[in-house]
Amino acid sequence: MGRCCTNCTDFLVNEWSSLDPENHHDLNKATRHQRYLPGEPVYHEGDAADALFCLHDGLVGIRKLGPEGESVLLRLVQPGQTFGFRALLTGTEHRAGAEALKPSLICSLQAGTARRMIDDSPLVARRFLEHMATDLAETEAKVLESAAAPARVRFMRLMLAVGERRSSLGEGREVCLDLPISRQDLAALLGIRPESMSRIIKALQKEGIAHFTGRRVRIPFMDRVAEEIGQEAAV
Amino acid sequence: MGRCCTNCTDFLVNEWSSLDPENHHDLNKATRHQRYLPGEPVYHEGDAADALFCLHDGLVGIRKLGPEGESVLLRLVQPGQTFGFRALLTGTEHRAGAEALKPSLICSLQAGTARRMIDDSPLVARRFLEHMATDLAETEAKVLESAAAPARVRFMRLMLAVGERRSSLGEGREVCLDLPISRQDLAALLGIRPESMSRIIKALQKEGIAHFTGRRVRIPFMDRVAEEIGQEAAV
DNA sequence: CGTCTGGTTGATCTAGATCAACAGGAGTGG
DNA sequence: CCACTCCTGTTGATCTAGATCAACCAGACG
Repeated sequence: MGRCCTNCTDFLVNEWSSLDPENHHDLNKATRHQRYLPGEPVYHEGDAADALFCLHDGLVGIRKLGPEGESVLLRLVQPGQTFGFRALLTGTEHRAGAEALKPSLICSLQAGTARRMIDDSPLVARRFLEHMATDLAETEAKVLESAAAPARVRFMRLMLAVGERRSSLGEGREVCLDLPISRQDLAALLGIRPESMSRIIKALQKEGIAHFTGRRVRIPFMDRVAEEIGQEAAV
Repeated sequence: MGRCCTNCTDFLVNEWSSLDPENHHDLNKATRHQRYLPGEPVYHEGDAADALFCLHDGLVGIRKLGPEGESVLLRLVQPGQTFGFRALLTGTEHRAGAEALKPSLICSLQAGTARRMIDDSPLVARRFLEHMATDLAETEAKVLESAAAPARVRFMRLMLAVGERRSSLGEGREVCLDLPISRQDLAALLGIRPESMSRIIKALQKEGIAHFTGRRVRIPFMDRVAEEIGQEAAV
């Protein structure tokens, strides 16, 4: 029950903890837990892949620099997910950067050790493969829904996915949450322009579906939102 | 130098041929090569994942049934690529079907053997991981470019990618090729409606960039196409 | 012969892009 | 302190790629 990944919450449990006990010592040495504040980078685009990361708690964003030197937020990492493994596996440098969006606790494992573990333990490799298969499926699913659903409902889904819940009273009514990211990052995640983001927010505001003050959102009638995102998914 | 995957052309070389020689016999027994005609299914959506497939030659399409029961072409498998591994790894049933689009030669490996190979040989597992990492990267890249480039240039890229080259005279001039798939499938691949597909083709026709007769395409000035798809990629 | 499926065209509509302006900080420097 | 610029966001006007709705044609096929 050390401080290491033996007790991580989600995927890590499956992937890293399937080691024989005698390897735990080794693992502990190669492992580090670190806290990051919002905005703090975990690694930069172009860095060498010298470690494997797992998010325990918080929220991490994967960014890439656009052709005009502007950074766009590509995707989010939720707690329990492993990240930074692609560059590590292909042996290339990171093709995107990672940065904390909420205060985060991140566990990192040295690249050499990670590779050795994969090569030594078929079980670990197997778990990893399953993990990546799932990742791949998710990505493809995202593509599909992104093509199908309009930006408006995608935004609502995003809100609920990343919003830090602040209070939720009663059953299905009045929810209040904090969005941990800027408007332009929201826009980038949805694949739309900041102006469009602005308009969508304004529309939701006017229709009384959600009230925005800065990064805080108040949703008077959660069921209305639920209905809209559900219905569109069915179609 | 048997008839098996020891001599496959592309990925297979890396993934399956890294076995010790004594395993070759085993591998040969669990392996089958089979030819498929265009339209012939390799497996269906919902089937159990009882094998791993590799496309030697030809073209394979991955289809999924839409909510209205209509099948949409999701993505293509090019020669040298392994497919059907996601369901196999996750142990679930196939979430999409596969069918030959061109006459194809496909090699299949029984699920049990595949799993055993992965579990027994870290090297094989490793290669597989790298393969999936690449796949994942490709998928993500596709998402990006799909958002950026208009359907018209995506279509031109697609043409060149899947078109069976029939003749190409001189340097960069007059290319003639056959599209192995129907208009609606083209549309589905591009994420647009058949009507829009039709209009795009008509436009290209009118501008003299390409001439379509059935599934045959004649491109008088290849450099014009190259320029358009290149330029958009840069922006 | 009718029906069906795949493809093409036309008319119209709309989500979102684009271009342009502007307002509120947050620095920064005088 | 004010003037300056930079950066994020918000609005308005307009444009456009592609969707939608509808009609139609040609071949396939009972």
